[in-house]
Amino acid sequence: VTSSRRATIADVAREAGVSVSTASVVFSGRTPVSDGTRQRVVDAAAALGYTGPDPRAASLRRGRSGIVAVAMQLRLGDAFLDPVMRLQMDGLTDALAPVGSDILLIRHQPDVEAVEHSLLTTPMDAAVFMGASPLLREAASILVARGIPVVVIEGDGGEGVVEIRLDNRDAQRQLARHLARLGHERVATVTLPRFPGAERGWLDAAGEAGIRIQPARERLAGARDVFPDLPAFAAGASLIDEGLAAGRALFADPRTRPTAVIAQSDLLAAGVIRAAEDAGLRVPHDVSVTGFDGVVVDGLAPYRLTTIVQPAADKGRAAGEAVVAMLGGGRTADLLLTCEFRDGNTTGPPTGT
Amino acid sequence: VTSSRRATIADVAREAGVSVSTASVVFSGRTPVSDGTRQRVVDAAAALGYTGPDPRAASLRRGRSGIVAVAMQLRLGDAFLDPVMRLQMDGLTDALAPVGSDILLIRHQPDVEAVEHSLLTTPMDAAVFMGASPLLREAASILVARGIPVVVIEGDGGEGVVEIRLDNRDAQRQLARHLARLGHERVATVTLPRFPGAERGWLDAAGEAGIRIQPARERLAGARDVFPDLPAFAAGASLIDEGLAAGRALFADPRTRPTAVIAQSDLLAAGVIRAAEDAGLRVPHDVSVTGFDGVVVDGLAPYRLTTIVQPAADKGRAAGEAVVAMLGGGRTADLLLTCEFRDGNTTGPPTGT
DNA sequence: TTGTAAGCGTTATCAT
DNA sequence: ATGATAACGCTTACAA
Repeated sequence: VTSSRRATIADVAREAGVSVSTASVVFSGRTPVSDGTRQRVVDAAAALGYTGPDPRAASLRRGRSGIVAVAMQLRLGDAFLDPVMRLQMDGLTDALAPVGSDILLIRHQPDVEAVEHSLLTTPMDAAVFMGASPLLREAASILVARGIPVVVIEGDGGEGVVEIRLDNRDAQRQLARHLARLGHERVATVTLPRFPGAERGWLDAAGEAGIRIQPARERLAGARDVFPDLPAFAAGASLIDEGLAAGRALFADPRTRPTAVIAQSDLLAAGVIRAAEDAGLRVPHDVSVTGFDGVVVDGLAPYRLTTIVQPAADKGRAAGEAVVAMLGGGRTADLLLTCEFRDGNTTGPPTGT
Repeated sequence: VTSSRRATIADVAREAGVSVSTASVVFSGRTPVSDGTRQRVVDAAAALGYTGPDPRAASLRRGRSGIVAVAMQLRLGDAFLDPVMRLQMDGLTDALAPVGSDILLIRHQPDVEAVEHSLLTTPMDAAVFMGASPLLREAASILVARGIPVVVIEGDGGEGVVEIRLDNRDAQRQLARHLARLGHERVATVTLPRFPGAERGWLDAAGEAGIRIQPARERLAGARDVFPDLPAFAAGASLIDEGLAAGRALFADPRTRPTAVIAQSDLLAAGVIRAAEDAGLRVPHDVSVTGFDGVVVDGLAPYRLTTIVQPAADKGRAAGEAVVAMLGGGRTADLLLTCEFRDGNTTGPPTGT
């Protein structure tokens, strides 16, 4: 049997001498079929080189593609450099496993248009935004209008979007209080980037107003709750090297250097600690450093960061569960997850230098 | 206009008083349309809450979904822990960007069946296997039979599958020769896992026969080309901690300890170096260590690994380019990429201890 | 520039 | 247990 076009289920049915619907049912297994019939269909399929239903046609008919899109801010390699992101993805895949959905990564932002195009053009059953920028709200609202469930993790959703949030502000405030109780007054903070790809540098009022990353904004607010005037240096990414660069800036002038540094991520904190060491400062004797995330930072020993442990995998899992629930027709409420303080050996009372 | 079902392009066409094809063309922009007509269609769409063509229907009709599936061996979070994997993904996305395809991650292996199901059920235009195990060859061949381009990076493809390979054996042999020239005779190797999730431990003949990861097999062969009897310890993953554990095993007995260790990845090498330090051995004075990959390993300073630099991003890019070419109807040949030796300060002549 | 018409390959419903 | 039939929503020759 040589034909130019690929065999379809209709061909198989004809070859097997059954109806199309029967052949279909053999492959989907959604209805009992007699053994004899099944065998004839299977044989016919083998003879024709038919390897099963075309997913495109099936998804049109079913109205489901088994695809959940994940949109993130950075290019893949950079995004996955972040341990928190990796944990979130793991949580998400875990939650999605029961329904068998796969994850489609919406390509990083060359420009917003490309992302929107993907978002509106991909056959997805649901979408998860990891830290959606306001720029993508329009795309999100279109998805919602189409009846596609949208969940956003730590980002500004919109009407009809389920939000998974973290108590960033409270958590950061806790850490700041810890420093205040220890007696620190000259405290500075190293923030996450203001937006993906932003340059690092000191934040002035205008810069702060332009912070488009929700966790950065909220954590800064939490630190300010305790130290209203604390200077903020924005890193260019959540990386050890960026923390190092930020630390150099903070420790540049011995007379104004802070006695404590609040870093918005553990990776940044690790970099700040290194900068301190490079500047001849001991941690925590000369300078205290706090992190955020509670992840394992390679090579940080013998330090154990005083930090905030966030339930990163749970955020992803919650997003996945929300998706599953909505796909099942249920409604889902926003969710607020909470962090936990963890004391380490990188903070201590200030020494009157 | 309140209707229970979502508006389709037919509704829009009717409302705008044009034919369906005209309405379609307004959205796809593949044919000139007069301004007046376009406006009427756009208005009608707005009035009906129509937000553009359904991707499922479009992909059935077009025969393209804009999706390239990537199958990998580990769960996402673990896979992306590997810098080489991250670089590969970046190269792949770069190469795919021009055609606008997005990447779908086939969910990690709970069991092979689930992976196969995803592979056969997802509306993909092409598939890229990152290190395909023999287990997935059947799925690959079905995809090929369906006319879907399949590319495998450092794995055992099959008929009709394009392979992107690395000169692992040559490269590893180069490093081994380097050690031989320095005068080493008691050399051991730390290999990548035999298969995803394998336990770490010494490799006996049976164990070696069961190596299902192509790079592990080839690099071991390369080392054996120079040191036929070298003992091999398989790590449980390509991680610093695993290298550390392996190193402990290697350095356990002072009388039999090797004077040089060939690690199959930089991460493993970093761990081995740490184990050496813990055992009171100086690198390279007491023991030489070589890596593989040529990636930046955080916290390895002041060491600069003597290693092999592999073109990781290029592997991904090559895979992407192969996909694009095949999608464009072209044929593509297998590709062999080559590595480059890089001398560092972690190898030196053995000291007659 | 616009319209006509013929599918794309399935699956779900409802009979039989 | 099996079959007939009607969608699913869109795109693209081709014709007008």
